[in-house]
Amino acid sequence: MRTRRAEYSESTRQALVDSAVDLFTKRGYAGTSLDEVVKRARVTKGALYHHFSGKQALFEAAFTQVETRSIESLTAVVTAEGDAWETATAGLRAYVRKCLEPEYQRIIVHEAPVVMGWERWREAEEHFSFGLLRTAVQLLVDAGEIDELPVEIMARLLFGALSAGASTIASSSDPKRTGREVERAILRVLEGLRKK
Amino acid sequence: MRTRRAEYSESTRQALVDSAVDLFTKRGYAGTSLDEVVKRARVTKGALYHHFSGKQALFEAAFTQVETRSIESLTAVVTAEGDAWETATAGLRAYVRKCLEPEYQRIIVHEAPVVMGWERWREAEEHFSFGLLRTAVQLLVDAGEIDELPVEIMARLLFGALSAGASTIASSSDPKRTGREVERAILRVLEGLRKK
DNA sequence: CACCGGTACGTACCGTCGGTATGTGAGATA
DNA sequence: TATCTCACATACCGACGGTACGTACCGGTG
Repeated sequence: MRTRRAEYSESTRQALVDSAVDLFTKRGYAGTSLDEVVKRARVTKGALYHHFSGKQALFEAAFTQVETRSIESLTAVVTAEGDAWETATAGLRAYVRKCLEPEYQRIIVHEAPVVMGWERWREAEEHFSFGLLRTAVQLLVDAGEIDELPVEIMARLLFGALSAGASTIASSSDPKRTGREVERAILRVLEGLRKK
Repeated sequence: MRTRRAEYSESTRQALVDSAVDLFTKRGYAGTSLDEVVKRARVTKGALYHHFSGKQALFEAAFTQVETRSIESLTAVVTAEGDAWETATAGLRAYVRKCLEPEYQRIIVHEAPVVMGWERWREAEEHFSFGLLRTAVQLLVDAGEIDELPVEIMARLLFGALSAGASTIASSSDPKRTGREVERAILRVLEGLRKK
């Protein structure tokens, strides 16, 4: 049953997460104080500690929100019908674009592995971007487009390359041009894996 | 002239850096307190703040020490005479092994980009591992081994892939096996870029 | 050798921040 | 309407990064 109190509560929680995403993106995890988070959300630390067990948990909530919203747009691209190769490359391009959004870049790519610990980050990513990427690679193998190889490993390498590529674009003086170059380079790598 | 005071001072500084490398490796940047660092070095915070402007500066000193010591062994491999292809692949293997050392993995690969900021990290890496990798890629292009392509970009992608590969190995339940798989996968990627 | 200046620290302290304990009032329940 | 409960607010604590200041000792000078 949907009571009024539950709505208020959910709204408060959402405000906290939104505030957290915003500040973590701008100033990073260590540079963000909880006092500031609650101030922006127009609540107090009491509210924060009622909804979350601490700063780490708040970060994970922010992480989940950014990932959940990201995965929606990406899934649409990757699950589209049609040629496997076309689908996969479209997915790559979509992911690179996603990595360029400040929230994704800062929270998911840069901060999360350190804040959550690489192990925990890896585990969480199974259900999000990385899981999607691995699925895409698996599809290519199944479709016979690329050589037989350990999908898990290759997906890891690609994931790392994509993240590095996105960071390069983001800090470039000419993002447009760098973006095209990164895209071409990644496609070139994939072409290299393609069966003749 | 090498005075006694200068030697004592240098020794103190070195003890601080060693202590910092050790603790940053075990507990990460945020998880390491300066009180603990100075305790291990058997000095006080006064000494620390005499030698370094703050925690960040201490981290950069630790970063530089780990990188400087790493670069020596790697340079030997990459500057060896002989076939460019052989040299490059040997360099890749050497780098992956280096990434498996806890100090390198934690401080250089995982923490540094967040603690120093990606921009500053990128700048520092120019003189260390990344600079070496780019040189290796450039050599392959010059030797006509791989296709013409933006060396900078390709080096970035490879760097990301290698880091991800190393992290995967490090957290694997069977590092030996995963290590071989990662090596093979990376060589496969490089083979794909090779001219026919 | 006496003196002095500066370097290389040690000590005491401050502000900030993550986290906790407890109070409280609005809304659900009977 | 009385009570209970939950969703916060308030007040406070300890840890930690950083600063201000005191001091001992080394090295040069007359």
